[in-house]
Amino acid sequence: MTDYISTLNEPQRQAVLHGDGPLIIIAGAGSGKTRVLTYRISHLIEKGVDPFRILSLTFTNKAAGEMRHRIESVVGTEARNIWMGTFHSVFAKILRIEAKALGFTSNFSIYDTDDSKSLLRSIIKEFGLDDKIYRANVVFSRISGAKNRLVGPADYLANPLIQTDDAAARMPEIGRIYKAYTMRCFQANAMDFDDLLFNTNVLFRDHLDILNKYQHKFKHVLVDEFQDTNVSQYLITRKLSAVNQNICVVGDDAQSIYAFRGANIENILNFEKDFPDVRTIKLEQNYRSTKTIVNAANSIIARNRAQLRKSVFTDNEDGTLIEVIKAASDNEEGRLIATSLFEAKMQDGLHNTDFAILYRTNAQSRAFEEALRRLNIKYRIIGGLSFYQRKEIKDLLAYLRFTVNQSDEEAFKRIINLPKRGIGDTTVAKIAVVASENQVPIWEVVSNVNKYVAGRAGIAIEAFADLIKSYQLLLDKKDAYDVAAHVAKTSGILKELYDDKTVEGLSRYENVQALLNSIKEFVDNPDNDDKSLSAFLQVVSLLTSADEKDDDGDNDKVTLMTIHGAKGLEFRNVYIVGLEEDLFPSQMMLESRADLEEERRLFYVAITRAEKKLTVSYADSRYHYGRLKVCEPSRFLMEIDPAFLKVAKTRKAEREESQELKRDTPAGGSMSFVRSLAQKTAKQQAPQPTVAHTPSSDFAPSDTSKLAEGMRVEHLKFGFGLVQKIDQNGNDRKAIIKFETAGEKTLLLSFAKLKIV
DNA sequence: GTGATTCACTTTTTT
DNA sequence: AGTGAATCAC
Repeated sequence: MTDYISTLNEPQRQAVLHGDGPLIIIAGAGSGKTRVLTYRISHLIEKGVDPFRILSLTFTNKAAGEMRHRIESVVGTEARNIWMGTFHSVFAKILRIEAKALGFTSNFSIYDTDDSKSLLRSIIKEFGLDDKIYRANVVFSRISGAKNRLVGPADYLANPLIQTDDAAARMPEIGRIYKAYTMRCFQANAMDFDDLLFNTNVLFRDHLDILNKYQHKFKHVLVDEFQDTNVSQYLITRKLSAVNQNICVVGDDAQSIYAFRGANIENILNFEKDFPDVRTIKLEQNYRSTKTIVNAANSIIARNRAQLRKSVFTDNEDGTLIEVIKAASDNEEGRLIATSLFEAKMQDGLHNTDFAILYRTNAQSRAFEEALRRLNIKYRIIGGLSFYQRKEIKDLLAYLRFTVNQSDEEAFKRIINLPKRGIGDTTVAKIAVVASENQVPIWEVVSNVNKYVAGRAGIAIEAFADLIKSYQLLLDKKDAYDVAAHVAKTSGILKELYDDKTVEGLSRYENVQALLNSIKEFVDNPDNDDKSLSAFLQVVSLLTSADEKDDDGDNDKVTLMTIHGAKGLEFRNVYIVGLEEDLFPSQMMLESRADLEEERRLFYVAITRAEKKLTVSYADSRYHYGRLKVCEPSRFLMEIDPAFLKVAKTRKAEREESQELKRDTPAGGSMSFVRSLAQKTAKQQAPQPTVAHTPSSDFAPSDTSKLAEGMRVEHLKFGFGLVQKIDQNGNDRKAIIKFETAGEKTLLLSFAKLKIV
């Protein structure tokens, strides 16, 4: 029964067997954290704790599902009864039950980020503020940040520090906007993502009876990825476990990568203050990766000033060196990685699932997709534009949301004239004015148009109102799928897509069908006791692209995703690509030192995903906003101890090197490729006569129709090229040029950006 | 009120 | 490059 415990090492065993009382587990990368957590929960259940009384909070829906699955394989179907999910999904559920206490109804809408920003834009416009200064993005992140620190609108306005801060940023009205935003969300019976946590805090603060109920309900509270929780989340868990004191948090400060979203490593310190008799267990042995990978990762994180709380080590084999690949362009980077992947697959007999390609931003995936497709290697992209963010999906969901909740202003704005039914901005504005003059909700005006407005506009509105009313009648009789299918058919959006015979139109049509299928699945799933449309909407609002499963049946695929998305995962071979300054570390992060440390932790996370082999790559140039840009290798490359690196050269570089080796003594071997590259190239190029006719600037446009001597050119796509040369001072210089083919001659036309390497 | 065209902005990561 | 907002012609 409990034989699984014998497979654990000592600290792991102690963490699993720890009885009552607060526990903090500092778990290094690859130290078997998930195993400990699942075994601990299994153990609790075996000892007789009712699964209904265990609350386990994870960072993603996927992680929750996986953990539930693993616990189920130990203790059986009882595992289904555990309260397990993300903070957002669990507390959305509780808020749904307790909505009345806060003045909401249980069918409240959940605004996604687009809804929030759209509402903010409206408010900014209504306030007559300049939307160039008050950018919805910025305002949103300020408000979000405030909410995550539990600063409500009143506190926000009353806080002199915040006010001077906003004034300094020339946005003194943010507090007023925040207040209006909160009001409008309330009137719309809607909560945004941050509200789900903020309002839970309010609920527990103002309704002690409710708090008490849940405090006693949950005998054990467990939190995974504790380093990524924000203050708002921490306070919820602290309150919930205040009575039983059975709180177990698992985290790794070295893997904290969500500070930008309000995550607070301080939570770990606060935890020790708030629970003085806490027991701390450190898991430091890595079972995942080779020594090379573990040590390289350690050498990176050691550069951060933030105090290390542990030392991760491994007894695994040394493993192969980290390969460095240099490419001329992002497209070549794609090809080189795809080729390398293909060769590794053949040589070592691996599957596609053994590989992951990790990048800093979603936009980087393109080159790898193309290259993998060309080699017929199946891949799956995690992240990026989520299925649920597609227009056609949001449109149908908006219909469903509005059917369930007629106060939902954002859903209303989306569907009132979709498909076109002759209700333009003017009419909508008129309705809004009438509603506010009469102090009634918009739906009151829309559903009784005749009472409020006369004239032609009324007819179209009335048709719309009748449509929605007919949907509402279905809500109590039909399940989510039947309502949704009916809405899709009769609202006209399915028909509009069906009539669109373009490729995109077809795929949109299929997407809507896919959404309907997923609603069907939701309804057919015996685990869901509430099959109402309202229940479905609550779940679907909190799904992300990471939760999508691919349905083509073939599971042997290479994984492409951002490093953030890779948290908690592991792969045999990992490629970390796009290691260029300004990209990774991200330019935005270079401004403050603390944030650079977060980027470094991100790199640490990326490295520690690899089990056997790690490859890193960078390109000399890449497309950026549709423009070609010269890139420099990332400082992170130079931060890896060169002893761990092996440099893979382009064929050209290999040829050059072999010639050089005939003359040169092999001084540093493969040491520090990046640093020595410039000098090496300089050595080769120096003997050649330097071009004299461009004295002031190395790449000044000249009237010559040929490339100057001493310039190496890499042809890129679309008539662009990367030119490299060594200037008089021995510096390696690069520039993007544009070629135009005139007859047989290639003309040097213009120069883009110029940078010294 | 609708559709076409131009303009401006984006790009860090995600619940 | 690609999107969404703003502006203009009908």
